[in-house]
Amino acid sequence: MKTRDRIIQASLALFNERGERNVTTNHIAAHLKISPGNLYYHFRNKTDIIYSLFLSYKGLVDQYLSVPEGRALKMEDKMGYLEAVFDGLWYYRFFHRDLEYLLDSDPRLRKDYRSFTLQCLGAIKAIVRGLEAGSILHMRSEDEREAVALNTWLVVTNWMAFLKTAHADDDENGDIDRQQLKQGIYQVLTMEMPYVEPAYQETVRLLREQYRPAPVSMQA
Amino acid sequence: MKTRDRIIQASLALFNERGERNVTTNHIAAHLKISPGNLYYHFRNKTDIIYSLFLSYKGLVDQYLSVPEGRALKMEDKMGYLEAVFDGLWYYRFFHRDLEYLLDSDPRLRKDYRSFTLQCLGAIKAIVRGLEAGSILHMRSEDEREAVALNTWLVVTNWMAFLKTAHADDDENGDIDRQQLKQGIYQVLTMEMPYVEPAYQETVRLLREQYRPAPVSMQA
DNA sequence: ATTATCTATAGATCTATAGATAATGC
DNA sequence: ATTATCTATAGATCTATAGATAATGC
Repeated sequence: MKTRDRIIQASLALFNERGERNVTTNHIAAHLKISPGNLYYHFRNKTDIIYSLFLSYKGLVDQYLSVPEGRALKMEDKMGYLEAVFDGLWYYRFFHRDLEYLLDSDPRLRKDYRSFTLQCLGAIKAIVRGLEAGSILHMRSEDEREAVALNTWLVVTNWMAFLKTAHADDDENGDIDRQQLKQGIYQVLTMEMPYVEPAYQETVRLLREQYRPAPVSMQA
Repeated sequence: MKTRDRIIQASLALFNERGERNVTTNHIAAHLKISPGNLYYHFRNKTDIIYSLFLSYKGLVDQYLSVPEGRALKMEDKMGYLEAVFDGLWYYRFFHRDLEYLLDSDPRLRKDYRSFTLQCLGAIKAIVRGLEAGSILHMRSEDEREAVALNTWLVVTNWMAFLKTAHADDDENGDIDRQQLKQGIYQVLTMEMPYVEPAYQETVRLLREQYRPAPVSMQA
């Protein structure tokens, strides 16, 4: 593999594992057993590496959020989207963790991330419309569609942060795994439940059960 | 004012304004025109200052999230809670921004924040029950109550982050104001709308209108 | 010739403390 | 006497670059 790609891949691994804030260019170079000078030959700075990771992330999401034109969506489609989105979040999990700082320190990223968000919201709305066409969901107004899409986005993008801060930390650290992350799907389906057509309520309820989170213990 | 209190107050102001990550003990001391040595006389380190700010934050929230026992809640109560909670979020807005890092670097804070979260979730559920007693909300099961409380928490605590990353940055920076933050109330009310008893739907709809967000422009 | 890599280092911080001095309260 | 404050600084990083050297591709 090319050094440039190795830098990207190692950065992602280290960022995910330790948090972007705790990983310096020195750490990345040391981890790859290359010199800091070499790293700076390939990237101007850490911000550049992060921007490059964002582009991959965006590419991944763009790819699986594409909504088929002109056909209704089935419940399988919906579940496919949810699984894919949470996989993407997991794979680039460092990103949302330090999002605000990252955007503040790179205007280019700020701009691109903003349009990425709007694009995702648009895709979510398109999916909702597709499910309406498939008689699975029913929205009473465009306002409602808009608000539900936004709340879905909020739950999806922040479920991980919630887990990390609130989940039972039996093992004394706040680490969570990919499986726990997917319990966010339960949360999303619950939020959308009131808009599910009666004929599909039972189906959704059963699907949702597969993601039911373990109860958060109250003794803290 | 005592130096110790001045340090706390200046730290809060600087953290909120520039982000905790961008504020060092040197900055705080310089801002107060005291020596770094003096700051370290009052606090062992930055983590200690942050913990102390957390305690104030928690105190504030505890105070206004207390739910009156044994009486039903009215819609005014509900709006009071929402206004108060968003005020608290605004006042300590640095906190949620870097939450994950803060919890990772201070086990004591991690532990206390976790029980704080559970306590807040409990309070939200108690409020929901109070509103059910007041015939304003209706929940079909304890599961549903639990899930709605959690989604409310997610929207409330992450609305600010969403605004900062997605809001139109006309002025080229991502700064938002207290008024914009309160548009989160619109989002919360929308999410709970399906559970509002028919007799109150119109009331809630009208209240909600007062917080309607300016449309997020799509041209990015 | 061009591309990739390393060595070495300047310059900028930041944290946290030791030790001296000033201010305050019995 | 005790509490509060300052000066000065050691020690630890981190970023980013200059300049030398090695590897690669026509």
